[in-house]
Amino acid sequence: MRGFRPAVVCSTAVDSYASVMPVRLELSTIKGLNPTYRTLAAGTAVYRQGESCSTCFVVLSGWIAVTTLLDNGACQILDFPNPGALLGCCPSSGAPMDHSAVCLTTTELECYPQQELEREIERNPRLAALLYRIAIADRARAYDQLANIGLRTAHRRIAHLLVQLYARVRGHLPNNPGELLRLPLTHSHLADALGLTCVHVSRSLRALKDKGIAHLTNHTLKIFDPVALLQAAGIETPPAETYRGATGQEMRAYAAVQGESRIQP
Amino acid sequence: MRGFRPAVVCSTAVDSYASVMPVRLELSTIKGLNPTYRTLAAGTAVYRQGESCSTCFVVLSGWIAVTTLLDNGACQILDFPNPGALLGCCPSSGAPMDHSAVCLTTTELECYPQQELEREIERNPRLAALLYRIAIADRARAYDQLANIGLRTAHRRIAHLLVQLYARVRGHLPNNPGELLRLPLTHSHLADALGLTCVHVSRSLRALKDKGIAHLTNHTLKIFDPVALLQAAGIETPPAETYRGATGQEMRAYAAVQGESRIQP
DNA sequence: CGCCAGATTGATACTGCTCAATGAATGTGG
DNA sequence: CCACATTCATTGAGCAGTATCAATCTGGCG
Repeated sequence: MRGFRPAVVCSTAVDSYASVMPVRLELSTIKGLNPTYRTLAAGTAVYRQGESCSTCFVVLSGWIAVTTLLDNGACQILDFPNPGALLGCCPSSGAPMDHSAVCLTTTELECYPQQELEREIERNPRLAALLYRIAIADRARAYDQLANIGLRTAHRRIAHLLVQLYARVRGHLPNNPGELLRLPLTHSHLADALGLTCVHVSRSLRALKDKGIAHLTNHTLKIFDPVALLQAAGIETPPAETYRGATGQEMRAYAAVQGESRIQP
Repeated sequence: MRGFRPAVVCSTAVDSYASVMPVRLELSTIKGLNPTYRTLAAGTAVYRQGESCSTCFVVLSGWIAVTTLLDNGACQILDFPNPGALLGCCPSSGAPMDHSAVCLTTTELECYPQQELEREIERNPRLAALLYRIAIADRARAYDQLANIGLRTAHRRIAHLLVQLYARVRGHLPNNPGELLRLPLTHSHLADALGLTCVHVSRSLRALKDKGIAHLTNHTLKIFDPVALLQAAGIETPPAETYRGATGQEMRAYAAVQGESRIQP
């Protein structure tokens, strides 16, 4: 366990799923926008790192990977945006994108010219506020991934990703044994998302299977033992009802290691 | 090199610095907001994971770490927000924060009640658009970190982080030998940011020093050989002027490995 | 049927972690 | 001003977890 700090105890992991759940964007209900629609085949890019992108996309269906490439060709998958996600935004419009978006399956997209969207933002504060919330949610997922890769071992990373993908598609943590989930990802995709090699992903998945916890074949995830899977992911069983709200007692932050009092604004 | 994909070449790393540069938030120029000001000592938390936060903060000066803790107490530093950054936002207001913010030095903050800010967002679309851009920039930094941790070796990670911190403070990549930068971070902070142990950080820094590339002592980074440091970070020398704009030729995305054509919307 | 991408498995090497001890720097109280 | 505590940095030895390389297997598909 890297960076282990014995004095600190904290149990927010379960609830952190709240912050990782997708926010569904319904731009089509907003007047003044005239989206076009488009269906992309598996393997095509929605947009590419290094090229600028004058269109924003709302994912309607399908699986997409958001990726970056390094100079040496190594690839990191940054996110698997769910339906409802917004793609194609960059800090300054016109700048080359710092990441790519690639369809893993056939994908339906709603397309908005970026200019039109920006114009509408100025006019419609609710739209801007919504986009803001979406960006914050994206950030939360990125943070979650960061903690996953930075702190967990390979086995836990995989379990954690599987749990999260399940939760994001289904809207809740897995709890029924034998639950199935269609997951059109290869071992290499998982590896690229988790900073591992596909060989090691294969071994880790095999361990999960051998322990009777879960099995991923044929683009289908089967969860035999949800509790064990959550444990493997490093998540205590999640009595969501029992959640007591965080008191300063139970939840302490990095600060507790180094210093004191919380600001009372 | 994990996840190496021989067929793909791409050279956007340098330019990706653009997306990682801080966006400075100047809320104080907006009428209708009445900020209070506050100075926090090193070691205090601005807010804590698990607690809700009813205030947003703009960093005016000082160093801060944004962190998450896992159940086992392991800590991941998610970001070092620069002055001008916005802290204390979460997807749904009132929900417990999924991360903490901790002062590493004495820190000056501008404080806005969240309700007031939200009210003002509804009224002022430019504000909302600005917050949106800031959230996107936060996401870009998180993505960059993700690629750093997921794809690079320890030595490269450290070099990369040093370069990035330098660039974010100074506004440009290091280019003068002997350049100094005040960096009030311990080895443990670097380790927690990079998914390493402080022991290994120490060794990697020593290697940088022994090679005459850079040296971090006494909270001061001294860069002897900027070019070598960029190389160590996996960044080719950055003729920013020479940047040719990405053509489909030079910049190819993950898609290129799997499939074809880019969408032409 | 042959091809091909993906999955699996084994053997081996290496990166980075763990544990442990020591050193340096800083601060604290008497 | 000194003795002591505390935190941070450094170094060594040994080990665990992952990567790498290579070979084989599998299933889908033209």
